[in-house]
Amino acid sequence: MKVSPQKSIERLSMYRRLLRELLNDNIENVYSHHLAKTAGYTAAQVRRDLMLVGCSGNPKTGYQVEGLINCISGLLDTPDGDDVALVGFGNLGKALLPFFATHHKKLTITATFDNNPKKIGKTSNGCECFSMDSLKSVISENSIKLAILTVPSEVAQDVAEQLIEAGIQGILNFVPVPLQLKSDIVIENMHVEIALEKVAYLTRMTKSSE
Amino acid sequence: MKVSPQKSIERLSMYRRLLRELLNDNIENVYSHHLAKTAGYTAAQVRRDLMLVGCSGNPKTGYQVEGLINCISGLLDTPDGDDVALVGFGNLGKALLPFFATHHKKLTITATFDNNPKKIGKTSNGCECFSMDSLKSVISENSIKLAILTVPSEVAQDVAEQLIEAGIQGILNFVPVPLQLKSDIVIENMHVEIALEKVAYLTRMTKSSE
DNA sequence: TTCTTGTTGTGAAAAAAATCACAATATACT
DNA sequence: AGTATATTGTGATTTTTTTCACAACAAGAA
Repeated sequence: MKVSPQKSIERLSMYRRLLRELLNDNIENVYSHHLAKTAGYTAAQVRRDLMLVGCSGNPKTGYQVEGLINCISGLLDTPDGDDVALVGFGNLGKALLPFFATHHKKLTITATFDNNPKKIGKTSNGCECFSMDSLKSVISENSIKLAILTVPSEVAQDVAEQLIEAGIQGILNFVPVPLQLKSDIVIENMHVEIALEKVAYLTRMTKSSE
Repeated sequence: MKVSPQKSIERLSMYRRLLRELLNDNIENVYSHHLAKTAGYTAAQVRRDLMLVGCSGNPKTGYQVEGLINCISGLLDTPDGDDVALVGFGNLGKALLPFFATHHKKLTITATFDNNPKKIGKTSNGCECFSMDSLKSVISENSIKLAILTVPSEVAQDVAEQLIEAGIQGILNFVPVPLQLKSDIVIENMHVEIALEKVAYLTRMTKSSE
């Protein structure tokens, strides 16, 4: 199967979130322009994206909400879901846990790791905190393939390499450092500082060009 | 002045971070391919980006590290820096504060807001936590233009509208909900769940296409 | 049944971003 | 001084992404 463009994947994920809200409100059908409005894209963009998931709408009634959710899930989800390791259980790690604990059925954080003895052994949101020493064993024994990295910058590269050795194949990286890893490892960076600098720049530029 | 592409802005911000580390290690010059290697881009891409900041290198010695930092800063920074409001001082808000407290000279979180009475009035990392009631007054009186939004989903839209009324022009949004605001407001979304779903998808696809 | 309306699905065009490829060039070496 | 070398700066090209524009069409109205 062809790999869909990253931007489309992001938007599809957003559509699904919004569609679930609609489903929750017992709304059965939706038009591309409505989805576009709430998501902040254009109607043409929405329809293009939806072409990727192979689910068609109806010229008069639009798209069937539940059907669309299933189509998008067919692309985004694995049938059995994926386990995720959260590495670095400081403030940021703790803050991220509830994002998934809440309502995500297919992506589950099943283990956290930290080197603070006070945290090790404790359970939060249903998942135990392990020591960094047991990183490799826990991850490989449970065949965990995805990790969220929220450790201090100084140890990020080292920890990331341990993750790869343990079998991790995709990393969501919150550490403000570019990880140097084999190219077949998927890395998605969430650089907070860079994002804020971008907001500052764009704010200045849009204001001055009005 | 022409507005530089968003992707370039992000990369320039990354280059600057790396250049500062080089400066710290007393390295005076750097080649595009070296910067590319550590940042994870291509050399041609780096040079293209650097064209935007109007700072030239030398065919034999490369770019002067300090000069480059200054050129990039000329594009990214305002001379006096910008104040930032952090709205929602829960786990995530607390976790974000140190990202800027540490070493950012030009973007400073100067006020936090929360509706938890226990937090109000307290000072963390040098900035006071105000009540949500004083949102408008504090922001407008201090002419704060940028905000980081980390409030619960249910109130995000409402709070965002208050921010705009108070004079905020750019928002870094961590709430997993698309904000519906006037188009002249800059919004940068950090959707953790979407990012992880993307990592999961890409990991699956890169693995299966090998 | 036929007409009207407002939507979908998509080829084609446009715009944006990344990559290629190479002339120009600064320095070290002979 | 002349030569060799490795890099910069950038026009041209390619690739990717978004937008445009409209035929096809489903359903309700007349």
